[in-house]
Amino acid sequence: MFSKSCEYGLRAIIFIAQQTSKNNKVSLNTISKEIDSPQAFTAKVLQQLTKNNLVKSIKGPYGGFIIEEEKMNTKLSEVIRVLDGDAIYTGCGLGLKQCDANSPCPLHHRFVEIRNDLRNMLESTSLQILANDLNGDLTILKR
Amino acid sequence: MFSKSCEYGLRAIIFIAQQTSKNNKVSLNTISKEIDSPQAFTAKVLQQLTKNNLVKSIKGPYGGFIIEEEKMNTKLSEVIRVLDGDAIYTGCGLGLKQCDANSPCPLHHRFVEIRNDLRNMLESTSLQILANDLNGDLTILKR
DNA sequence: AGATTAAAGGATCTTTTTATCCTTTTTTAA
DNA sequence: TTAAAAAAGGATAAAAAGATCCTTTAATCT
Repeated sequence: MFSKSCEYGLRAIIFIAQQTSKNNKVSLNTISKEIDSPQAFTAKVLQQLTKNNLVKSIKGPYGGFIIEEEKMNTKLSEVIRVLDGDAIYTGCGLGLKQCDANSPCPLHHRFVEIRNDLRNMLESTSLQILANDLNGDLTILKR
Repeated sequence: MFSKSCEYGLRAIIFIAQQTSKNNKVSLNTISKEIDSPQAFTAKVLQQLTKNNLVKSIKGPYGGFIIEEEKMNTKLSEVIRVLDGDAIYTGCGLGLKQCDANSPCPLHHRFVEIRNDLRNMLESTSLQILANDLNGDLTILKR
């Protein structure tokens, strides 16, 4: 479904969101341990999230990553768009370059329906919400 | 969503199904032209489908591929399972090795719902149905 | 100022996926 | 019974994704 980059990125940003909600700043080292991901690779992913302004990075001792207040409202759809592009929202299930209601692939109509559900779900799920679930021990990020 | 192998495989098998429904046998050459896919690569994919008995191959002059009567009822879910495995039905959206209702990742509950819809759709869509749509010019396999 | 800490960035390596090429096997028809 | 056609199979190549290593930059504390 999602690339490894995207999986790590989602886990990382959700973890940072949770920690931010508890007023903690977290280092790459901590992140990769807590979400069980390869550290150097996760660093690259975090760089992308930083460049795209979804997380804020702080260099030097006592540095790390946080999410700024207003960015806690970021939707998963946005994180995924940054890391995997929007093929998942727009691409044809059978890989046709052009495929739409006018000239649909055999799966098109069945597909758009499910994809819309997916998109709606991702567009209505914010980091804030997921951080709360995590804080309430309703979910886990590891294993 | 699906691998290239799977995309080509789905397009190919749907095309073969359509041709079979019109009593035509089709060669690899024709298939790769009609679905616009790399021929040698498509050959490998067709070999997998043949080994798994979803299509029947016939060697020699006037050879090619057909789908046997009873296999026209094959569901897309089965084709995908053969080519991509069942990660798409069972894997965790965030890539956790273990993720279920007991210890769910932050996306788990939202995800299973959509994935069930996807699975239901794929399990209820047969080659026969798609071949009919194609015959009625309701859909296309190229472009 | 100097030492230390942590992220950023560049280069490189590994694995997997995608793709091609060439030989072998099977079948058909002249 | 030989030539041709078409799928099967093996080997290899190219591209993309995943992962690691090392150097540079920025910030902090003593």
